[in-house]
Amino acid sequence: MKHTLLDYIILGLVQYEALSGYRIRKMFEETALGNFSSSPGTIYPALKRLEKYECVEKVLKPGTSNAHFHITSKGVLVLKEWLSEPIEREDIQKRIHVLLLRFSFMETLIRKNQKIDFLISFRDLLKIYIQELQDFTQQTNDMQLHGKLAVQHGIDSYKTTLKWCKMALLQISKS
Amino acid sequence: MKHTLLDYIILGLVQYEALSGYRIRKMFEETALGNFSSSPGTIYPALKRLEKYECVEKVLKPGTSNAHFHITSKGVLVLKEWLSEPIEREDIQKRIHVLLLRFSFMETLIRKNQKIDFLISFRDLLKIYIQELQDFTQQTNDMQLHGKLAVQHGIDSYKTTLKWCKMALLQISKS
DNA sequence: GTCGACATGTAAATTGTTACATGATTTA
DNA sequence: TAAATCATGTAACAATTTACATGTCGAC
Repeated sequence: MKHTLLDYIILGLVQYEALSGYRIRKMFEETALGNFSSSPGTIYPALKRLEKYECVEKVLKPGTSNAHFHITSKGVLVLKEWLSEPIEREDIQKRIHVLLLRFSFMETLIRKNQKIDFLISFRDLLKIYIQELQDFTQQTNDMQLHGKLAVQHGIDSYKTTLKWCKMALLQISKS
Repeated sequence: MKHTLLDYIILGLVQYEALSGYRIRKMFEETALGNFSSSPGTIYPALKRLEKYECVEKVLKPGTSNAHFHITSKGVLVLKEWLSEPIEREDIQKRIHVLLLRFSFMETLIRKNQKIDFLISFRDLLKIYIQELQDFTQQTNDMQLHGKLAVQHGIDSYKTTLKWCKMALLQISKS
């Protein structure tokens, strides 16, 4: 029973408020959520999958064919497990947006201490990765202007996330 | 004959130097390229696809089963077309990393004027989107700490890209 | 002479996208 | 009453991932 990123995002969204498939779609359409398509062919099959795995429960509104989806206790467990996964170097290099997504779903499901550990780990891995990127650019001379600029954007972005990490650490600590 | 992002990235990589499937895989493994998997099952079928569409040519090294892939004139055309696509609001919201990727492949294939147009359009759309994000956060009060922090990270990131855009515009202009 | 890196591929399963299809309700 | 929005779904297709499978070459 392995879940896709889409499954986790949907669980993250329905964790407080039961939502209809339609409202979930709208959230995918309007926000930057996971760069998934908001088409019905994406969301409804995912909801069906989650229902099959007993992670959400479909509650019909009497009379209509409308329904909204509640998270189940098993769904909470699955979500919590995902949120608790340790951060790896690969997450920094290739899936940094997923880390931010995970953080945004931690509000009440994760204890304060664990949130702080997450941010510390995030911060430290960012520092290492930024250093590596900077070392790399100094070693290599054969890059053209566009390559250099693209790498510079990477470094700038990671530095921004590092700053954010430190800020978030302060905010969470004093919460 | 529609191409996937993966196709375009491969074309972008082989545009100057002919590469073997293996080296392409290594590039995907070592860099943040497109968050695609670097497994053979991803790269080799894509190369086959590109070969079928006559966008790359497979050149065998005599004696061995090793080969490297050259871009064809049709491949250059296809790549150029992709690089020339206008930027849409959705690209900013959902696929900003693709815009950076496109920029990094523009080195020699795109004329200076067109590069500048690209960056100006990028910059202006970023400005609009950042404003929208800021308006949104001021309107909504019902966000919890984690939601607020996540949105703040989004704003910080877009602002960093905006700054980078202006810097790149200067660099390209004086090149 | 074995381990790791180089090197290329296929098959099955899953997933996500596009396009189609339908109907209720609200608003101009 | 027509259009837009709310609302849910399916089917065909294309794509990616995972796992399997094989073989060479150089270094230690």
